[in-house]
This record gives sequence, structure tokens and C-alpha cells, in this order.
Amino acid sequence: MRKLPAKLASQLYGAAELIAERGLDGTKIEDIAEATGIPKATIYYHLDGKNAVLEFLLGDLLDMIAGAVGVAVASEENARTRLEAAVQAQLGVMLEHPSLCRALVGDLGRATRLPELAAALRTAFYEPIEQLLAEGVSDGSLRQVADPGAVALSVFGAITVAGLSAAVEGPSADPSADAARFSSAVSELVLDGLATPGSRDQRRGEPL
Amino acid sequence: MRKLPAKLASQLYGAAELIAERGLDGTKIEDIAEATGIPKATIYYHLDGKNAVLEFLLGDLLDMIAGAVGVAVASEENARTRLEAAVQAQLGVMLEHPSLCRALVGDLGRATRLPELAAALRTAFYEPIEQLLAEGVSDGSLRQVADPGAVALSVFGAITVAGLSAAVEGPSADPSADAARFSSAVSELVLDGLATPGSRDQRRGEPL
DNA sequence: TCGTATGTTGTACTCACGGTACAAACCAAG
DNA sequence: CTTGGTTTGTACCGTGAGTACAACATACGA
Repeated sequence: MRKLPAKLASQLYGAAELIAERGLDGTKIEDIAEATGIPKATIYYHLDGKNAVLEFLLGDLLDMIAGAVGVAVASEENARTRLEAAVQAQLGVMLEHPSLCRALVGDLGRATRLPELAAALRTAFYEPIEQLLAEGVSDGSLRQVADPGAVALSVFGAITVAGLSAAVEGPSADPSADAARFSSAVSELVLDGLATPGSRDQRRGEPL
Repeated sequence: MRKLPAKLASQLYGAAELIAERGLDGTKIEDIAEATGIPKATIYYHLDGKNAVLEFLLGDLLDMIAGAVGVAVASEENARTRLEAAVQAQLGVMLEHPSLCRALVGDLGRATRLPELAAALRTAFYEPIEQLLAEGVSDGSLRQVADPGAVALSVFGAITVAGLSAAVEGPSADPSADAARFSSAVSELVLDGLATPGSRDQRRGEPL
């Protein structure tokens, strides 16, 4: 099943839009066959079924994200700057592939139930952030927070939901402009927060 | 179909865990019948099908969230304080109903494809935040940002993903303690950001 | 006490779709 | 030509959602 020929792989992308639109359940194998031009029998020859189609498509997306973010994170800058770069990289890839992103949101449940994908999700999205936050504390460019795990999760959420929503809003005319817009908004939030200097001094105590 | 008897409604919750675990697709109507004690024929008498089961369960969750957040937002405090309260409220409800949350993530695609739920999602999660951000600028307790829409989206993502992840980590012994922990982490991020004072002066220019 | 309306449930059915089986054709490479 | 992988059409099977329907329960007003 692994290693399906390049030609088929590229044809398979023709199914992304379909799956994004109707969800995997709403999409019949026959539909996929028609949309991609690959006959059903051939699909089953290479792939283990519907899920494998999704797995292939999303696996690719996740690899692209992990790759781009990996590059962004590997520079010599301080963690704060690299965090900005990572945000930009992740949003850039996401906005370049809106239908894959829509497929991802739409079938998130299935995706997380596919073990290989679940792992890829983690390494593509969450781990780089977590790492960066820790490094930022070491190099002094990011603040020490009380609960690094929870904060990393939130940062991850801020970035990802922004990208996902952007993808869901139908593809834009200029994805890279959008990516820039969104990533500066996200960075602004994540780095500087929303409190005004005036209200910032009131320390939060124990809520509840 | 609307207005199913209270007794059945409460029985239906018995299916939440099941759906959370296996996804709606992985759950047969027969399974739901068995888990809830409501026979299949009766389910179909009241509900329009599998989707309606999900719609009912998630609709309830969303109502609870919208309600709790609504209360939090309605106080006399400044927007910044109310934002903290809203975060706490949303996470509180989410952590109290982990299996509903898991069902929500798992079948997000389906949920957003059910028009009534899509609207409820918006009003429960996104709109209060958006509103609060605008009010914070007016009352001076929150900073004016370049792209309020995108920032609101990110804040929404930060809160929601934190809650969702917490819900996915299996139910905890003390949900309200967890809610407090997570909500203070999220508030810390959203209000104060992560940049250290030292690195904060380097303004971000045009990325890309 | 009946009659009618409304809910409850079991059983049996239909039908769409995912997946499989298989045989025929195709296409290298040796 | 032969051999071994690939490609594809076609026919088929099993599962599970949804439907039909009849029998039964329950309530309630006349």
C-alpha cells in the first residue's frame, strides 16, 4: 500500500475538494474514482480503502507543514523571532492548501483515529511550538509561564484555528497576502497580548 | 421532531460517550439503542436519524456554553475582566462535559454541515469573544489591534483548543480545578502575551 | 366503558455503498 | 515469448441506515 506511483498521487488530489466539501462520508468511492479519473478497482489495488485516501492526502499536508515549520524553527535567531517565523510558515502552508485544510477539519475525528495521522498531527502542529516556548525561556526572549503545557496548547490553537478558518472561508485571491495578514495578527496576540498597559498591572489571582 | 420528552432526552446522553469514542460513523444506531435503552424504532419515531442524535447532544452543549459565557460577559466589569470570566466560563462547561466535547471535535465536520449547529457554534464560541474585544477597545481595557477579526479568531482558537484537548485527555478527577488551571493559562497568554519586556520593543514589520 | 389520539416497540424489509473476487487485458524487462 | 507486476471492468457480498407496519400501551374526554 505504501509508495503509490507519483502519477496516481497527483491524481488523488483531485478528490481533495470533493472530500472537503462533503466530508469523507458524503463522498462515495465512485465519486472519488470519477473525480480523479482513477477507477475504483485501481484505487483498491493501491489503497486500503476510503480512509487510506484521506490518510494519504492529510499525511501530505501534515508533512508540508512539519517541513516548513521545521525550517522556520531551525534558524539562528532567538526563540521569539523563530516563533513568529513558525507561525508564518504554518499559516503559509495552510492557506496554500485550503481544501486539504477543510478536509482536515471536516474529518478531524477520523484523522485522530488513524494512528499514523494522529502522530503526524502532533509533530506538525504541536511539538514545534512546545519546543520553541521552552527555548524562549532559556534564551530569555520569551516569558516564563506558570503552565507551559497549557500555554503551548493555546498557542497551537490560536495559530491553527486562524489558519483553518481562513481556509474554510473559501480560497482567497492571494493566499500569501492572507497568510501575512493572519500571521501578523496571531503573532501580535501571542507575543504582546491584548491587555492595555494601564490594566496590565492587576495581577490575576485564583479565579473560581 | 423538536421537543422530545425529557426522559428520552436524558437517556440519550448515554450515547455521548459511545459517539465520542468511536465517532458517529463508528456507532451503529443499534449501539445507540442498546446504550441508551431506547429501542431503535422509538429513536426513529422522534428523531430524524443518526445526525439528529448528534445534533441534539451538541446543541445542548452549545447552549450550555453560550449560556455560561453569556452570563460571564454580562457583568459590569471592564471588558478585560469579563474576557477572563468568559474564558473561565467556557472552559468550565467544556471540562464538565468531556464526552460531548470529544464528540464535537470528532464530528466537527458533520456538525458544521448541520446548519442549526453551525450557527450555534458561532454564537456559543466566537461571537462573544469578538464582541468583548470590541468593547475592550472602547472602555480602554484592551488594546486596539490591527486586525480585530483575525485576532478574535485566534483568541477563540486558543480557548477552544485548550478546552478540547483537556477534554480529550480523558476526564479528570477534578474538572473545576482543571478549568481554573487552563483558564488562567489561557488568560495569561491572551492578555499578557509571551514576549519578554526586553524583546517587546522590536516592533514587527511586514513579514514576507 | 368506549373511542380516539398519541406514543411505544418488535419485526421484517429495502437499498445504498464499501469492500472483495476474479478474470481479462496491458505492459514492461529479460 | 514469458513472466510478473499493474490496470481495469464486472459481478458479487455484507453491513447497516432508514422505512413500513402492525400490535400494543396509555391517556383522556364523552
